[in-house]
Amino acid sequence: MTRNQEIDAVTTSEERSGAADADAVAAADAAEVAEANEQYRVRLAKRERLNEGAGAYPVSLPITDVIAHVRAAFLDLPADTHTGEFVGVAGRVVHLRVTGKLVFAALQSGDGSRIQVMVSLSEVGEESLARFKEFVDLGDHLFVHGEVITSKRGELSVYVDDWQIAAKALRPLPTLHKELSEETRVRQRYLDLIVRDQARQMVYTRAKAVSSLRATFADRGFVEVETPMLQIQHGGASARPFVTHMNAYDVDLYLRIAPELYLKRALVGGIERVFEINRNFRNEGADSTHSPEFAMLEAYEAYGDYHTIAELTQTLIQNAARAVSTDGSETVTWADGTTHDYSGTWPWIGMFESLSEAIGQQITPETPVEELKALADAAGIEVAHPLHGKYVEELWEHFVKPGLDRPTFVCDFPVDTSPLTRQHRSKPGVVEKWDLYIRGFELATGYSELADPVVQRERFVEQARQAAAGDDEAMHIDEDFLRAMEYGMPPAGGMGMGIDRLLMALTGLGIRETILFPLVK
RNA sequence: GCCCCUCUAGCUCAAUCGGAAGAGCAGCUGACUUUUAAUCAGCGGGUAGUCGGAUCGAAACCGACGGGGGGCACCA
Repeated sequence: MTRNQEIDAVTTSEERSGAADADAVAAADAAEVAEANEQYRVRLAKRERLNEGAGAYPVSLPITDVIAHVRAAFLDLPADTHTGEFVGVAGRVVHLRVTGKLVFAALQSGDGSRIQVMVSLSEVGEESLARFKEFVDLGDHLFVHGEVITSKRGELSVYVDDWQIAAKALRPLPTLHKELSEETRVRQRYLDLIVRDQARQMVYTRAKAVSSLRATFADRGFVEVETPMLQIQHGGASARPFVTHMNAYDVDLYLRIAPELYLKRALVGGIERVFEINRNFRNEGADSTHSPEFAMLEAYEAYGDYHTIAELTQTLIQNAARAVSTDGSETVTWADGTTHDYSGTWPWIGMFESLSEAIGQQITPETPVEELKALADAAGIEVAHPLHGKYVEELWEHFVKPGLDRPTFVCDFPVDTSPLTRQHRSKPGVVEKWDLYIRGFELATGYSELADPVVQRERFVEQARQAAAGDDEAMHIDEDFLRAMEYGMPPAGGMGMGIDRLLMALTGLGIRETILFPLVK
């Protein structure tokens, strides 16, 4: 089937409302139930019986409070206290103990806070207690009403006088006392979120970091925009794109690999402090630091350069660190317990200078390619595209990068690998570009943006030549973008930062842990 | 794209040499009014990822395919 036919099949299936389909679905359902395990069938039967009465999925419940608030309101009560305060709370049953005439359960709410509930024969009566034992399972959402007390062991509890199933769970919860396997954690993240505090924490940590970024931008008068994800022509980075097809126009479209060329069009139009936080897609390998779809921040500042944009980047990250750190400092605590101090002014090192120092031999943009090749060969480095600049970058990654630990701006890159960047104002053969390395990986990159449309066109032409020579990551000539540039783009500093990688730097976790629902086959 | 490892109950995992598929949790039945991974007695639960092969005999050995993990290549 071609892609078009597949899409057509999907769109027309909704129109086919034939009885044959309904029968097929019913048969599939029946087969599923028959094959389901005992626990599923038992719960399904409970759902049926609940629906004969109050219902297994009531539309609303008389909640008076949330668990976290109840806990906060009744701190440090002595054991066996009766407060005289009554609450109605709901949560997921994560713990269940039945001891004859008294039942203990623990309810957990979405933020992970828990409270114990006690259902006693003497309080609710024989019929209600029997129903509770019959219908309530681990994993169900449960509403309870009752007095806030502490148990004989001092556990804060709701002494139930009324209860109701808030939502019946048909599948059993995974064991709470064992780690979920890596695959289940990612594939069924909702279970991971229920069971593992760290997974739940990541959601909030990420949200805090991202809102901190937005707040920092707002402080400095930057405006957030959204530029196209579907593009006729992709550009702004060297990467292989995903391709899709638009039926109405009958054209292939690319999922964007970077927003850069659109944000620069915005600059031309006078949006002088502009940023975007959104997804990029790159059709390349996936590993612990690369995801095929990843959240990207790009920002452009008119009348700035790579120094001002570096200062902005440092502030963005330090503010984000403060937003997520436990004590509001710029020192963050990683999942492995180590602490990482991101405060202060981060050092700059030159790419050529640091490489020269590392190998004890002067390397400059004038160093002959043969000499670089000899060095690369000696170090066992293979360079796919034998450009001068690629050799320099590969050598640098081999000899200098492993030693970087503290946040460091690595600056002044070779011209031929940075086609959208401005020549250095005084050093020949290099561009005004930096990469920010933290803990050995590249977190952000910044530039003094190229504003000369004639030079920009020359760079595109060179890229097109490489594309013709078989480099499928090289850029194509974007005439529409060049036309915009020809109207005059103000001098600007620009930067890009991976949001997922920012979270990695703040938490010490792998990229798949920072992404709520990473791609799984 | 290439190489290595892996897939067993709802979840997490065992099983000496190829010789009758197990445990903990949870589930079912029963007991228990203060449990915190409760306890006690009893009981179910498996197309061993899928398909094929060698063998008297396979969860285990071989092959293909699929899922997952790791490494290499690639990675503005």
